[in-house]
Order: sequence, then C-alpha cells, then structure tokens
Amino acid sequence: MNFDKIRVRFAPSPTGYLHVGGLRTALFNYLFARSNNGDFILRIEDTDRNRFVPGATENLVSTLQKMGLNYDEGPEVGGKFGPYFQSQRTEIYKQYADKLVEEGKAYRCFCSSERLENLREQQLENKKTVMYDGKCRNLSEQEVQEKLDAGESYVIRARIPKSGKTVYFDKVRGKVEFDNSEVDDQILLKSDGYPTYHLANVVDDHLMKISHVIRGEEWISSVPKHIFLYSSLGWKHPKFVHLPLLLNPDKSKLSKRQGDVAVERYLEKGYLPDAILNFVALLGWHGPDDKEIYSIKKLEKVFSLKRIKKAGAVFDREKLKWMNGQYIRKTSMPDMKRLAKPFYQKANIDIQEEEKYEKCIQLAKKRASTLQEFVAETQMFYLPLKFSDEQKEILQNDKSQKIFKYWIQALTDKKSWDLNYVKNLIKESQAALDIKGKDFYWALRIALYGETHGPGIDTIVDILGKEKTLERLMKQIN
RNA sequence: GGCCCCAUCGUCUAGUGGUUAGGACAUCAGGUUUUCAUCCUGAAAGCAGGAGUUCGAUUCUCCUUGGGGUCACCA
Repeated sequence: MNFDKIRVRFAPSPTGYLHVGGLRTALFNYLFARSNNGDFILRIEDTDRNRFVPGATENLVSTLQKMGLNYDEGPEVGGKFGPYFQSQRTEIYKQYADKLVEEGKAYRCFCSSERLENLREQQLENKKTVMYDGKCRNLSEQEVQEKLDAGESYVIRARIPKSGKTVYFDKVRGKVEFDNSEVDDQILLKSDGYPTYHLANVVDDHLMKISHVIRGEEWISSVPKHIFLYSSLGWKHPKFVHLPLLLNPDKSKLSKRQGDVAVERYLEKGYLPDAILNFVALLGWHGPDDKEIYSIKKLEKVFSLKRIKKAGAVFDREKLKWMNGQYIRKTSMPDMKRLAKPFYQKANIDIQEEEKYEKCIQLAKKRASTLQEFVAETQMFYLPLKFSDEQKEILQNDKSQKIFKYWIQALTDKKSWDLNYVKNLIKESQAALDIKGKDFYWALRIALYGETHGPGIDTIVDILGKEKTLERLMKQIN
C-alpha cells in the first residue's frame, strides 16, 4: 500500500438532488485524482436522520454517472475502506468519541435544547459571539455519573483549548490563522448517537486515507475544529483545499432562490454533460492560456490545484447556454440524433420517419442551444399548427391567398420534385405574382411553419415533404 | 456584531515590478441571411480608494472601503 497515494473524496449530503456547486466540487476532486493517478471516492454523509430524503442517494449516484464522474470507491462499487455511508459507520464514530471523552479531549454535555436556545438568544441580544458557555465542560465524574444513572440524554462536545492559535496552510489560500478562543466546543456526537459532520468527516477522512480535502470555502471556519480532532486522535491531517464559492448574480452564495441549481434540471433542459462540466470547470479554475473549450479528457491532463482562484465566481447561465450551443454544434449527427431522441419522445412526437427526423436534427443542430430547443424549433413539422389572430390575418389577406393558390397549382402539377425545384418555385412565384419580401415569406412561413421567423422556406418545405406542404397550404385557402 | 476569506471590463477570467492590461459570455455596430438563429468582422467596457516600498506599481506591504462565508444535536 502506497501511503503517499493521492486520495480524494466527494462527500455530499443526500438532500435530493446534485447542486451545481456540489458538481464543481466533485469535478475538481475527480480531476485532481485523475491528473495524479489517484483515487476518487464517493462518500455519503447521511448522518442527519431528520433530513433523510428517500431515493436521494440513488439519484445522486445516477446523476454523477450521467455526468461521467466515475468514482473508484463508494456506494454500489464498494472498496476497501467501506462502508461508504456514514449512517452505517455509527459504531466507529462512537468508539472515537468515547476515546476522546476518556482522554479528556471531549466531554458529555447534558444541556437541553431549550437551554441552548435561550443561551443563543441572550448572546444574540447582547451582540456577543454565539458559543456554548461551557456549563458541562467541567462537570465532576460524580455529577456525570449521576446524570447518566438518571438516564439524562447527552451529547459529546469537543473540549477546545481556550487559548492559543490554530494555524494551517490552505493549498489555495496559504496561511490561515484562528484564535482558539473563537472556536466553539462543537458537538461531536448527537444525542441520537449519530455523529455531526465534524467528527464523521475527520474520522472517515483518516480511516479512508484521504490525502487532500477539497471542498467549498464555506468550510474554512470549521477547519480549527477539525484540526483539533486530528491532533487529539493522534492523526496527521490531510491537506486542505478550499474552493471559491459559486455565486448568485447578486454575489451571494449560489442558491435555488435565484435560478436552477440542480444538475438534474440542466440535464432535463437538454444541456450536455460535457458542456456543463466544461463550464463548471472554468468557475474558479483556468488553464494557462486563452483556451476555454476543454474536453474532460483534456482537463484530466491539464488540471492543477495551482491554477485555482481565490475569489468567488458568479454562475452565469447565459455563458453556460452559449457553451452548450458550442458543444451541440460540434456533436456528430449520429450522436445528436441519439441524444435528442428522448426529448422528442417526451413531447409525444413520433420520429419514426428516419429521413425527416434526420433533417430536423440537422436543422436544429445549427440553431439550438439546448436539446429542449431542438423540439421547440422543429415540433411544427410534426404537430398541428396553431395561429394567433395576427397570423390569421396575414394568412387571409389577398397577397397570401394568391401565393398559396399559385403554389398549390404548381405543386399539384409537378409529379416529381426536389429541393432545387422548390428553390426555383420561390423565385418564380415571387416574379409571377410580383409579391416580395415580408409579404411573401411571412405568408408561407406562417402557413407552413407557424412562425414569422425561422428556417428558410426551402428548408421548411424540404422537411415537410410535398404532401404535407400541400395539405398545409390548402388548409389556408378560403 | 465576532471571526475568517476575497477584490482586473456588467459576468467568467489571463497577466506582469516597466504590456497598447489579453481572451470569452453578454451588449452595441457592420457583414452574411427574405426573417430569426448560426457564422464572420469591429466597437465600447476593467486593475475599488489611500498611503508606503521602488527609478517605476495593476502587480509587493499596510490601511480604508466594498463584497462574501461562518457562527445548529445541518451538512
């Protein structure tokens, strides 16, 4: 066993969906592992029974898979350091919590939630730092025993030193320093026997031989608690790498109140996994040159912690959309057809007719930014058209009627026809009827496509085919 | 409020003790297109402020300001 091996983990709490911030964290962990021949581990931090969401873990795993972030150890794939669900490791945490109590590094606290709540309110009122006041910190053995015998419930708290400093070196931020007096006697083991994040992540990261803890910046302030635990347990702590936060447009921490944050939602809308990954990779990280389009394979090669930025990054959905368009445009036709298929199916559009489907995909591939837009751009070739009053007026006017009649005549007379014939017909009918520009194109586009703006008339007719074109034109004749 | 983190165009960012401060999204203008979209070309847009170090600071230091995170028997 090589103890120097790079081992990192993504340790989400299964809340129901994968947050894009979580995805970014997962990606950076994944890339760091891959670029260093290391291991990437998925660990489920499900120690909060009150927040249990059925199916959340399954969904998380499936989303990670869809995104292509395969892990080496974790749920379903297993590994030497399992189990990878914290809820299945409670015995382990308890053992270490007890050890800490025995050695005086932690203590039992019998304070009720009510007392704690009051305490907090008071401290808030007096504008003091909200912290545990240490009521149970120095209970005598006898007092503890009495309460235990009385069956009082308790939690286990860390006995953080009241003086001194805790210093650590963050891989992206450098030296970070805290006064121990600012650090709270954090609860390590809850009264229900489950550990808090702080205990669980320290114990697991050590037992799972994690070399680098790569996580969001919101964790910086709890680092001293973790360092206290590592040293109290006699362990060396892993390297800490705190990633800059992903931000809302107003610069606050990215939240669902200001737009979609679930990766699943972007997938549903038809964003491509590689495009999402590429975009998210560029939030807080940048390659050494002006390049912005990176395949995941390329990222696995060039990724480096050294190029991580310190400042938070606004999650700009406009740019994501642009990037997705770039990926769509360079996707091959066979892949594109395959990827778009479920979106047509969901819209109840029958795409059995291969040639027509291919033409639709070809068309949308040039215009759409998401897979959902493929359907929006081409559904009118399949579904009945609906017209607004304004559109009806245009369809009814004399000029339009003349065009329709001319076209119906021409198409009916013509036995065989092709794209060239249609192109000619467009020119020919314009000249013959002396109707040009908007009057001409809008009439046809509305009648055949249902919109004033859109693809060229020749393309529309080509996709519809002669029958359907005729049918739609006839429908507009008074 | 205490503590911690951060600061280059509106946004994502590159960059250096001496640069015309570079790229991308968005915006605007022009071209292509019957239109829209795509695509191409161009423009506008930035080193938060103040001291200090230095021959010279966007870059190094300090302060101010601004923004953010965190202060749970949630992670």
